Amino acid sequence: MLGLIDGNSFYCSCERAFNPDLRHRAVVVLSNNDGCVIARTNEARDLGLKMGEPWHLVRDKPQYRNVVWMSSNYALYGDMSRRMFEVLHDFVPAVEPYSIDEMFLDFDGLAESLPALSSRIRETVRRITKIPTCIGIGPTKTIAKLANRVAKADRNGPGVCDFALPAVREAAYGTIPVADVWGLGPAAQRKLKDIGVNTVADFLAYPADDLRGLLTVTALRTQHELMGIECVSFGVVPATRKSLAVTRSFGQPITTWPEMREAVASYTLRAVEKLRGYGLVAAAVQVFMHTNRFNGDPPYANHATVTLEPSNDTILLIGATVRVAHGLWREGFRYAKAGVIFVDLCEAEKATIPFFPSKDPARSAALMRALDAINRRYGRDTLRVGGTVARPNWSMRRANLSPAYTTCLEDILPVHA
DNA sequence: TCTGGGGTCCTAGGACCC
DNA sequence: TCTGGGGTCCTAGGACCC
Repeated sequence: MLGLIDGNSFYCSCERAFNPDLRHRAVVVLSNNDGCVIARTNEARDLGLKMGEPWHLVRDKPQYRNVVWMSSNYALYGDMSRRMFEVLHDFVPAVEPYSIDEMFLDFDGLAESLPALSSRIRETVRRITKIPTCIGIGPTKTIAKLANRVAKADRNGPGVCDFALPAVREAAYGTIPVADVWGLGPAAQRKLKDIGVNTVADFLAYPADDLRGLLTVTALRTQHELMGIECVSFGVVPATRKSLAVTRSFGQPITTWPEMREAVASYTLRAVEKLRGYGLVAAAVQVFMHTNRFNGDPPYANHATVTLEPSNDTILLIGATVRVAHGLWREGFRYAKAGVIFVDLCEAEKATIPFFPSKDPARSAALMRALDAINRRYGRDTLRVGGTVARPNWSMRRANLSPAYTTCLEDILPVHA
């Protein structure tokens, strides 16, 4: 049996954990550049605020006058996620992180009743991390996700929904909209609605052969999962990741090539840091840039991919991405966003070294190790690479950023006793 | 003034081959 | 008039997730 735990309004709850003034208030957390609403408390939801809503278009509405908005603070949320993970490890044999605020729990071999155990887990997570959660229980991931959703919808309920027994969940399926199912997105929902499939029960009653024609094999797997047949297994060690990206909108539009070069070089610097952090090398890189698609600026969007000798050398890769970016650059546009995406990743030890590498691999590795060690010890950006900039004027807006309460010594809360 | 970022998987269609 | 058949591999784009 599996569980799925997830943090309620996770980013908002992280902010509340360190700022009691936010309790019982409508709070939203905004995306990078203070752009869209990406998390909202129930109070904010009740005012009508929607996920993904551009904040600047709605913030001045009178009903939102008292909404507290925060810039996203991923250093904080990532650390809170890690704490939650550690608490869970004390209760169950295995935890599989799914996203920053969701973790699958392996309940196999536990003697205690699962709803009772789940309640204890919730209380402990709440006490130690201050994060409120809900837990769904089911034989497959899709059922556990659905149960979690049911638990969350019942705001004054126990915070736990147990779909372990077929009879229990099948009784509920008739009243749950198919839109609540993990893996059936807007496109699938439209098609299903057209043929009269509205509830989970309808979806299960729909013949598998027809479903395969209407949607794809993933929908077929989802149907099996909802019947209790496991198709998405727990704890399968994922092969090395397939891609790795750093992409950002600019705080203000970029109009000159030197600035764009700076931005692409800086994004590449971050991306290669991640790459080395995972012990990977990249054999291809994609670069893109585009103008603002919403504000009526003359549109331009382009991207290009090049293959490389497998590498995680910052200097070499910056050279490559800047060359690609230069090929994409067109004078006269107001660029809103650019990004660097590494694809064709493989583990550094297993990488094929070209017969004539453009850099001595041993020297490159030693230099990168030194770079990483210095930045780990003395802080990010202590040592940079030529052409990159730490605090440029195109960097993103984060006007309401909370302190790094848990990851930066200067930001730790003082306690007066 | 102002509209996120980072992933995975699947499929259709083109290139290529015999 | 009249232009095969069947396979593999790769890639771009769509759909989905949080």
